[in-house]
Amino acid sequence: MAEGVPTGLSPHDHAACRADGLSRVEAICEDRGLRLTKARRRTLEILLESHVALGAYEVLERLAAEGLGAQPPVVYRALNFLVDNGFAHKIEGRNGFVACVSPGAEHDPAFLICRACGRVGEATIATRELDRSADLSDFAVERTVVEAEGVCARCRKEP
Amino acid sequence: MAEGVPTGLSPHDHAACRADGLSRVEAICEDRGLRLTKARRRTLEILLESHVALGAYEVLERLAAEGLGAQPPVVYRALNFLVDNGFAHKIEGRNGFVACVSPGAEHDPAFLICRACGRVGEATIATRELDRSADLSDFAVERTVVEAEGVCARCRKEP
DNA sequence: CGGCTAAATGTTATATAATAACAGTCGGCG
DNA sequence: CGCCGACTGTTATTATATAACATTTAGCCG
Repeated sequence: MAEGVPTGLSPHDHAACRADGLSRVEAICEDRGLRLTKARRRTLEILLESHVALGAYEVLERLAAEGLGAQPPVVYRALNFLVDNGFAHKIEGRNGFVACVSPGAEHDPAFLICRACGRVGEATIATRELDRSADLSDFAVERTVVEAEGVCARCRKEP
Repeated sequence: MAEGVPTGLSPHDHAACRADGLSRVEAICEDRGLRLTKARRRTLEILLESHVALGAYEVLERLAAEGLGAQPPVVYRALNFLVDNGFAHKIEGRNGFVACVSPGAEHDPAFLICRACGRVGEATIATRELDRSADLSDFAVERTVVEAEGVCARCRKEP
């Protein structure tokens, strides 16, 4: 992925996108000795089905319908596992979650969030101005949240 | 404020900072015909007391103690008024609120959030890389959320 | 294999954050 | 004064997230 180019909003072969996302995560888990259990895998698959940010309770409904646990902690554990290991991201501005488009790679993600269709594009960008602000006040950054909310190209064309 | 230089984390005359914040907002409300009612003014004052991001319910407790309404809608209305008019900001990563350090001026704020002391520095920065990503996919940005969580200089010196 | 241990899951309950809906009140203006 | 729109009061509910503890499972080691 070229730096700065967002993935997820543009037309693409989504079946391949999903399959690829899953197999990458499987490989990484194998590598690192992480256990991609049934609930975790299924949660990831649900997120991979679209680039729309899903709320934890939306995911939970899906899991519950399949008999994979009906209580909030089930889905929050799975989501936290995915987020902690870089397989998914939390969209703070929406209290939602999306699968990562380049799982495993350390990156500071930035998101383009369409308020019309809910889809989220993910880009890996440098945050030079933010880094500079942090340097200026001797602040040690551990995590960044960079999100832009607006309207995607498709929704502007077909309102 | 020089662009990119964060305000709020560095030592400063906070009494002046508070007074200034309040009088600027008063002036802007006068200008624009906005009503800075008792609950709104008091909410702003509470936020101005520190650069710590406060939860809505923390503000509510303070308001309730002073007899200014004990129910959530009271504080959410006041906070929404302040945020909508650029007098305060929501810190998405914390579900908290801070007073704006340059109220009234249109700006894309960026925040440095100390996870140790909770204080929040605010800077006005350009988001060139993010803008470029948006341009690349013909995405119309309406609002940006830029936050960095970490540890401020003071907390790193005095752990 | 058998049993120990750590990790993961199941479950109940509760904390925290935010809004819907509607009735009542206040303030400016004709 | 009396109307109207903005603001406030209040009840109830929805949405998001976690605490705490019991139980089960998977992997390891003897």
